[in-house]
Amino acid sequence: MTSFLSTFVNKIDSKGRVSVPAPFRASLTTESFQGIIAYPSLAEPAIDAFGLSMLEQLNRRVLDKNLEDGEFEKTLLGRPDSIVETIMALAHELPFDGQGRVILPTALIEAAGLDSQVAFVGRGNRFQIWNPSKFDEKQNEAVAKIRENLRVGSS
Amino acid sequence: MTSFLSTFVNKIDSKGRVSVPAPFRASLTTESFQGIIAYPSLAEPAIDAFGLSMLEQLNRRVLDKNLEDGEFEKTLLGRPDSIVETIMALAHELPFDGQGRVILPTALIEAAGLDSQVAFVGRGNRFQIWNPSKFDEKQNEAVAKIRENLRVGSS
DNA sequence: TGAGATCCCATGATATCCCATATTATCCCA
DNA sequence: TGGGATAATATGGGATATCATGGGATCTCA
Repeated sequence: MTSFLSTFVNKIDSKGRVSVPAPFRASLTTESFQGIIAYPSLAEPAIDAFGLSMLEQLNRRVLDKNLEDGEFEKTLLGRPDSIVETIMALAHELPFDGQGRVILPTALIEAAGLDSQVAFVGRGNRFQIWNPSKFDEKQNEAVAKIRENLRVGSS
Repeated sequence: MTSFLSTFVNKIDSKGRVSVPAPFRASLTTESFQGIIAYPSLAEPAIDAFGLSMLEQLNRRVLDKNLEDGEFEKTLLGRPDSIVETIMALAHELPFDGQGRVILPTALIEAAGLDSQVAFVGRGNRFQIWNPSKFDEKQNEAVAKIRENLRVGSS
């Protein structure tokens, strides 16, 4: 089971390259495609990413579901608003170079509001790429919310 | 069933290394990853920790639930405020060295207010890492509270 | 031919490995 | 049961490998 853990902050160099953290790369060594699939998050100012096999798994699910429902027409016709199909169009295949770096396309850099530093954020099945300061805010809010729930729940 | 018992106090050396108590390591020998998963407690000034299998269990639960619900879109979109995802970002994979030590990242040291000495506290399914003096306070309070409740309840 | 991408090598910082040692706990036999 | 022998554990420090990063050279494709 691939699993992305922890948060790592790396630099984007003058050529637009950024090292994918070694532990994340280690989770992807068994992938047939040596690199990452990345697309702008539809929920947050961040980039969502994972290995190719996760993408294939999701695609297979869509196909299976359509076939189960006897609606295999959908496989050909699609639904314009389908989340999976929308994301397929937004996604980029980013290969590792010899040192385990990727080049982030400008579309992704803009979507996440990235600067010279980027935070790689483990989310278990996938990971995200954030502007570090934006992520700090987000994380602080999330932690505060969880703490609030803990206090209410335990009283 | 892995089980963590008792409290042990060890030193952090000049390289930031600290020995995980042998009895705790013994509870983790069956783990595929030889080390611990650690993240700042969301409820207390301490570090929460356990073996990788516990984390994978959490992770699998999230993915399975999304897929069962036919909501594999959630795997793509994420749920930003989910507790599990927040913990994934905060968690660190800390491998044992040849002597059964781990290196505590500065983020965890600060979160728990650690000094030169740390207390490993068994909590059954997981364990915690505390500043020994803070843990003493906490423990005294907890014991006092339980005794108080017992007196009230029995009168 | 020119811009961007890829490959290759270099480097400093950090983490990892390996060996050594003191202290404590355990064993074993008288 | 006592006490010396033995093993396990926590700790320390030098050597080595890995990682993130930088930059020159080569390649590719329009």
